[in-house]
Amino acid sequence: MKTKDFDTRDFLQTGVEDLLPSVSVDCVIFGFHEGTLKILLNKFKFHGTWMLPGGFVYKKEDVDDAAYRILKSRTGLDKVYLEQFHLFGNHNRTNIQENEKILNQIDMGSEKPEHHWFLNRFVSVGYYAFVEYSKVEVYTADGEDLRWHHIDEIPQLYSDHNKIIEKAILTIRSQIGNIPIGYELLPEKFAMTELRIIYETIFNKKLDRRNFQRKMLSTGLINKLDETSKKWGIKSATLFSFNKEKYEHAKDSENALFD
Amino acid sequence: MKTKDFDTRDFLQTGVEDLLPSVSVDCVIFGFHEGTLKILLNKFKFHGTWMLPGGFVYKKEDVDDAAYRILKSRTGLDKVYLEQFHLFGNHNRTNIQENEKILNQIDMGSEKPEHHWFLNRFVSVGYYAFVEYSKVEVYTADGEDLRWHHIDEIPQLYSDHNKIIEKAILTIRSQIGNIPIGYELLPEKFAMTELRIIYETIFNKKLDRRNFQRKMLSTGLINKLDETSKKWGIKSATLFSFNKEKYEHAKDSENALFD
DNA sequence: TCAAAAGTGTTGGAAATACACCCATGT
DNA sequence: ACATGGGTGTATTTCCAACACTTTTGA
Repeated sequence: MKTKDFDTRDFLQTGVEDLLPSVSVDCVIFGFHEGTLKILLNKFKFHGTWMLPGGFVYKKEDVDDAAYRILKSRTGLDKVYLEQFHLFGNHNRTNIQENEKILNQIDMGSEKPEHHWFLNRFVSVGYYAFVEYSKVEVYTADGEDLRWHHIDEIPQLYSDHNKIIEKAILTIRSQIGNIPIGYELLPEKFAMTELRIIYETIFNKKLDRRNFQRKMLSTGLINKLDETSKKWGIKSATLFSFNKEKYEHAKDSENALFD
Repeated sequence: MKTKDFDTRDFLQTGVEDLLPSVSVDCVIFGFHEGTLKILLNKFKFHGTWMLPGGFVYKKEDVDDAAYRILKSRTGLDKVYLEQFHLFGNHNRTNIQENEKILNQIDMGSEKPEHHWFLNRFVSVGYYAFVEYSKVEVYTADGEDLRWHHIDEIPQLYSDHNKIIEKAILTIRSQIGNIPIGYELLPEKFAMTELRIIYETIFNKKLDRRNFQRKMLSTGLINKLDETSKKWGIKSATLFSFNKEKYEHAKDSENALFD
């Protein structure tokens, strides 16, 4: 399922000559589990600060492709829903001291840390991704931790990564009508409450469950199943599924899917 | 009014050591004149291809600030409405041959063209801007032309600049409710038809003038004036103005201004 | 037995849409 | 006189928000 091909030391020893200078990529990866939205964060053991899974761009690589590659290297997942949402370009957003600390804690061999490319300024291209929670294998390995964090309990992160998450949520909120967030985050079969919780989390407010259900069903993209589940809540709830064909077709049109 | 501090030779001879590598900025600058939307383009005399006004980012400069600086250097305008909308990061978007041609047509002194920074790959941060048409002084100067182009008559542009314009319009269209496009593009006093034409151009379809007016007035952000003008159309038309105070206040809220 | 979650409506008002008629003006 | 664009109003429909009652089931 998961292909872990990420290694901290490799990462920081990558020859600068292969990388596009000044440009980095950070991913806000959303998952849904047990009724809450979660964000995937990683942490270098020797550093201790959680951060967004990110990386750099090869000179002969599209930035979008770099984002897919980074996502795959951390989650093992291919073909996830991934969307660029903002460039973070403040000149003082990279905390040089913080990066220096990281470098000093790794044996970099012959390289002189004081001129390492990692100490230069980077702009960061922000991407948000929706992945199926259960397919991501979290781990505590050699140099790195990878963990889901509840969206309301994100710790203080490296650099401006808290702001990047904030901006991602604002962007998703303002474009929710064109973003297949439920389709990408939920399993094949789901209860309407699960879908509603996703929206409530993004908007940070309660939604009327009856009006919400009516609106969702009125799109015609969701099928009611002859099945119920007691997994969530007290009473057993009807399950629904997305009509994949209609969904794929609607995605290509200019019309909003939901709002 | 206008401060022309842009010079092609200076531009391409800027020391690479002062610039952030790999990152450029391109601006889609909109203006409204005589009932049509226009986009400001520039052209290097020795090159012959129109392009979006763009530039690079200094190492100690925020990307947003670079965009403001570039806009001011071309239009002389300060404090315009400027918004980042997308990063263009395909690895083959920079046409190296085209750039080589440009370099060869300038006397670059002692620098060796084959290793000039201008021949490297750049990602480009796209910004759109709304400016008051009449305040921009177009010119045909030493090495450069600066001209307004009708939005439906944009020529084949340098690199992927046609696609950048296309993406800018799609972005504006999808976020029109939160973009004060009329406020920024129209003069103090304007006819409702002028405002409507802006929306019709962005949406590329006719809107019902009566319903449009009702909707715009229902926001409470537009005042009807006791004045008419025959400038547009056959019959003299009522003039309107934006209620600046309410507008500034509404901008800060999360609610949509128009849609 | 009662609180919590789910199933199933109704209803009033707001907003969007479609459309009609008259007026002023330049050709 | 008529085509063009502007001013004003109405009818219809669609959408959205607010709200009520019942059922199931775990604690």
